[in-house]
Amino acid sequence: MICEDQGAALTPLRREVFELLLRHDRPVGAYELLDELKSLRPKAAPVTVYRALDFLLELGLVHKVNALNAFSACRGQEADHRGLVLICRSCKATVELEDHKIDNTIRRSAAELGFEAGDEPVEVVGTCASCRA
Amino acid sequence: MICEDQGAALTPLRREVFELLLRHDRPVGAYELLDELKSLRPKAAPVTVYRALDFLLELGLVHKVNALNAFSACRGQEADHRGLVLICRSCKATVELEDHKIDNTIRRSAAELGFEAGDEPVEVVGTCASCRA
DNA sequence: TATATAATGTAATAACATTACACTATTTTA
DNA sequence: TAAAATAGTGTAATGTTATTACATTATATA
Ligand SMILES: [Zn+2]
Ligand SMILES: [Zn+2]
Ligand SMILES: [Zn+2]
Ligand SMILES: [Zn+2]
Repeated sequence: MICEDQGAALTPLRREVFELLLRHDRPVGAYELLDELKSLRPKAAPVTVYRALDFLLELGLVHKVNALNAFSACRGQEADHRGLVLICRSCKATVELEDHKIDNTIRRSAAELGFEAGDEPVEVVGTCASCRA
Repeated sequence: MICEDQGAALTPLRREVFELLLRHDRPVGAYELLDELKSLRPKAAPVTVYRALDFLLELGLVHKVNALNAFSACRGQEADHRGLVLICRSCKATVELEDHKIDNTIRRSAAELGFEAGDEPVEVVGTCASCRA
């Protein structure tokens, strides 16, 4: 999903946080982001970043990568997409995968157990090509 | 996987931590576990729990649930299984799902991108049946 | 303009996890 | 068995990630 205004509330602060994320091709921790944000906004505190991230997560512009305790700008093709994110345990690189077939299979299996899968990307931890080489 | 000795190093401390986990039917945070462990072992500190957990994770007796920053005794049927874990965002209940078909599908799709999926369960966050009712 | 709502500032603290080093128990080897 | 090596645990401190509470400022609405 390309950076685009989703409505009224994409304030300068929130946009700044989002743009910082876009500059990275890997998930970034909140405190690393905070350090970067401070050069723009010396008053920034942890909660500044977390609030902006909450907003961006809500909109689906950003994903939280639980396996890394980090956040990444959504790189998917479709707005509000579902799918998988592959995470290299070694170099922390991630790739987003929008595979409706896998997604549907997972959702159906979950549904058989009375479980309704949410929209957050499903995380798959492993090793990327360059780290295996 | 039922609780069973996997070799020499399942010490009393490690067994205690594992048995505490088995008493819960949901993932438990390390500090919650620490509180419980302290009634058996007043000297226990955070690192005590984390070291025991590292050992149990290594053996595959325990899974870390990244989405909850918590740990659960493995409830799977097969030793060293792969699979999915469904996590209710509302009540934090989890269900383990050993579905080779889904697992293989995920692994193949990852492999197409040069990515080798690891053995950790794939986490699916959603809402369980009772929380939807 | 007055009021309400949304956003941000500021400070403190909570929750999760690791490092470093000392000490003890167990295993290995001489 | 004694010495040495390895594995496990104790103890203290610290690092990292995330939230709460309340004050202030900006924006929207009446
Ligand atoms: Zn995405
Ligand atoms: Zn890699
Ligand atoms: Zn399991
Ligand atoms: Zn539930």
